[in-house]
Parts: sequence; structure tokens; C-alpha cells
Amino acid sequence: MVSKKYIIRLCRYRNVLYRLKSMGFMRVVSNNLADATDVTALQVRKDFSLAGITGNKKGGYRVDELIEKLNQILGKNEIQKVILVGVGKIGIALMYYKGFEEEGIKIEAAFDIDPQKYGKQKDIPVLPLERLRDFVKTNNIKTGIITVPDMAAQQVFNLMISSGIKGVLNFAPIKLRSTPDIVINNVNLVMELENLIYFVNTGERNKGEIL
Amino acid sequence: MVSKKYIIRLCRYRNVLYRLKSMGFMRVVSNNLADATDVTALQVRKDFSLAGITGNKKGGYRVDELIEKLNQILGKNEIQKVILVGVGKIGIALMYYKGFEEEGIKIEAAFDIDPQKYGKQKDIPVLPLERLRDFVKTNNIKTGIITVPDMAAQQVFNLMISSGIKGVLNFAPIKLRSTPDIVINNVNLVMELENLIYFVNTGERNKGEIL
DNA sequence: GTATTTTTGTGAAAAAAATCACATATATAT
DNA sequence: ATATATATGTGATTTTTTTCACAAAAATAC
Repeated sequence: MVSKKYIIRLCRYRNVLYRLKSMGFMRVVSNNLADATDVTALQVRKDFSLAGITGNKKGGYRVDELIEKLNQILGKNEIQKVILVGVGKIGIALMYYKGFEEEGIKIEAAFDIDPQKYGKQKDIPVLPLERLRDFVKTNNIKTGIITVPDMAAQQVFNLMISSGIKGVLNFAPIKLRSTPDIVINNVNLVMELENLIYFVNTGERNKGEIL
Repeated sequence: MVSKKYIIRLCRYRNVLYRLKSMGFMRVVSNNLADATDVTALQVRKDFSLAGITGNKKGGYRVDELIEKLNQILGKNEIQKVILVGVGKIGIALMYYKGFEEEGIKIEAAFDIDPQKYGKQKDIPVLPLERLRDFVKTNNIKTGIITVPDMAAQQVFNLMISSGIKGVLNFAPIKLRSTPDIVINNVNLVMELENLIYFVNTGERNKGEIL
């Protein structure tokens, strides 16, 4: 059983590794990864050790090997298909966000209840919410993003789950009622700021990463 | 010394409490808060105990009192002033995001290097980046949001810090080089999704909240 | 007014996560 | 070839966080 924190660290390592690779690096030491990811070198080595990834005493790790191993664990070979519901400002920002496709994540379609929104954003079709169920089933989508107002979030969530979606990234600042087999990640922008402001105002050192 | 996780939980409690209050609730039991915030009732009570907040055996806690105590700890009396740099899609989404003002957070100004962006978004002035230092000093801003492309993030961050900003909410998926007296919260949207997809694909239960 | 139920409150215990200490391998220099 | 410096790797330890177990208070029922 792995913890979320652990998986996030592995994702981070991989991201950095891809960048290193594109820069021509062949090898990397735990210290490099530590510098780039906000964890200690020891933690990096421990994580790799736990993941069954083994390096080379002196000379560190081979970048290629590392990436392959991480991909094996994190499972990132094919394009990851995602849908989005709620074509407001945040939804649109996400649809145009370049970071996703760079990492092999593709928003296949977006949904809304407002007919004015129907059409396309970038190259992503915006469809009526009624078509969600069909689309998810036909395209075997497993992951959804919720960027609707608070009041609508639970309802949209229920629709997603009943259509076959297994994981949701939720931007509405409410706790979604769900079952244990569904994975939910919440992004609460207000809370991020409030928390930041707390530490700024108190002048306290903060310990521990949010992510 | 308090941990970030702890503070985030307190923020969550407070948010729920405000909503309960607006619904007319006078009292609340730890179980209610647990339901609404994704923590156990025991954790709620332990947190309150640690915070020196004391309730009433049977009958739970008084909502008003709770909010006041939490405000005392989290410090939320006056409007929190914030600036934003990077008036792209995400930046604009944040500028129009209603959740902030509801919680007393006000984006006082936004900055960009692109003259086409200058003017206003909603009621927020968009100014040239060169005016950031002055603005921050004059208005005694302590908190900033970074929504610029990766390449520019570190530079913008340095400018912010040298102008007197103490806390940064960073949307660029890079690790900002900083000193321990500066607080940084990172929001990495790709990582949120990647992580979600991992748990969806492996079918593993995830344990532990990201936030 | 006594018993019963509900709910808080907290020291102790358990679990989880991070760090330490040190053994071990390997490249490089001499 | 030998010594030296650099990194990994992991069992043990420490620290942090969460949960348990149960005591105590207050409301309600009888």
C-alpha cells in the first residue's frame, strides 16, 4: 500500500527526469533530484529503494532507466483521456493549459449546461451536459475534472460516477459525497491562499509541503 | 510549532462554520464538522483541544465561539491584500474567481509584461511589471500569486521577494529557489491530474489527502 | 432524582513518515 | 595497485500524526 505523498514524489522525480533527459543528461545523482524537487537526497534514495529502483554507487542513476522504472510504476505509456465539466473561466483556462498535453493528458471533451458555450475551445468540443454519459461510456473515460459552481458540483459528480468515471479532480470548494472506490483530488484555491496568508502573517516557518 | 496540515484543517473547519452560521446553526458537534471536511470527528476534537478550543459535553460547540476562536488563531479580521503576476488564462480566471472576495481576499493589482494586457480585468488594474516594486512597497503587500510561464517564474519570484513579498502562491510547475523565511505554496495542476490518474489506473485506494 | 445516552477531552498507544548512522560499492587519482 | 572521494542503500531511530480507550460532563428519559 502506497501513500499519496509517495506517489506525488515519484511523479515529481519523473517530471524532472524528463526535463533532464531533454537537456541531454545521461546520469543523475540523488542530490540533483533533491535540489529540483524540494525533498532531501536521502528521501529520494529511500523512495527509489522502496520502489525497487537501484542506482550505482558513485555515478548515481541512469536517467533512462529511472524514467522507465518510474513509468512502469506510475503507468504512463498511453495518452490519458479526461473530460471536463464547467466551461467557465477556470474550465477554459484548463482547456488551454499546455502543461497537460506535454504530459500526455488530453481533455477529450468539455460539458456545460449553457448552450452559449457549445462549440469548441481550442480544439476541444464543448457539449451539452446530457451527452456526458454517452461520451464517457463510448470513449471509456475514467477521469473527470469539475469546474462548476459549488451548488452544481455534487450533482455533476454523481452524474460522472454513474457514467463510469473513477477519479475526479474537483475545483469546487466543497466535500463531495462519495464511495471509497472513487478517487477524488481537491484543488481549493481559497484554502491555498488562506493557508499561505496565515504563515505570512504569523511569520512562522511552515513545515511540510502542501502537495 | 504548527504543521501546515493542521492549519489547513482549521481553515476548513472555519469555512464550514461560516456556512453553517449563514444557515442559522447555533451549535455544531464534532461529527458534523467531520462529515463536512473529510476528517474524523476525533481529529476535529483533537485539533480543537490542541488549539485550546473547548466545547460542551453533549451539545457540542457554539458556532460563534468557534469561529471567533479560529479567527483569533488564523488571524482573519481585515481584508487580505494580494497581487498577481501573469495575466494569462489562469491569471484571469483567478481575477474573476468569486471565492476570494467571499473570504476577504482581494487581488489589488495584476502585472504583466505584455502591453496589450494593460488596463483592467473586472475591477482589477493590470499594470506593467516594472511598476510591481513600487506598488508592493506603497501598498504594503505581503502575498503574491505567480501565474506566468515556467521560464519566467523564478525571475518574477525574485522580483516579488526583493520588493518585500513574504508569501507566494505559485502555479508554475517548477521549484522556486528561495530562503527559509519565505513561504511558498505550489499548485501543480498536472501533478494533481497525474496523481489522480495513477490511483484510477491502479485501482488502489488512496490514503491521505493532498491538501 | 436516578439512569441512560450523547458528546467532549486527553493521556497513551499505534501507525506513518522522515531522518540518522553507517556499511558498501565504484570511479578517479596517484 | 592502492588510496581517496563520492554516492548509494538500508536497518534502526526519531519524529510526527493519527487513532484508541476511556474518563467526565451534560442533556434527556423514566
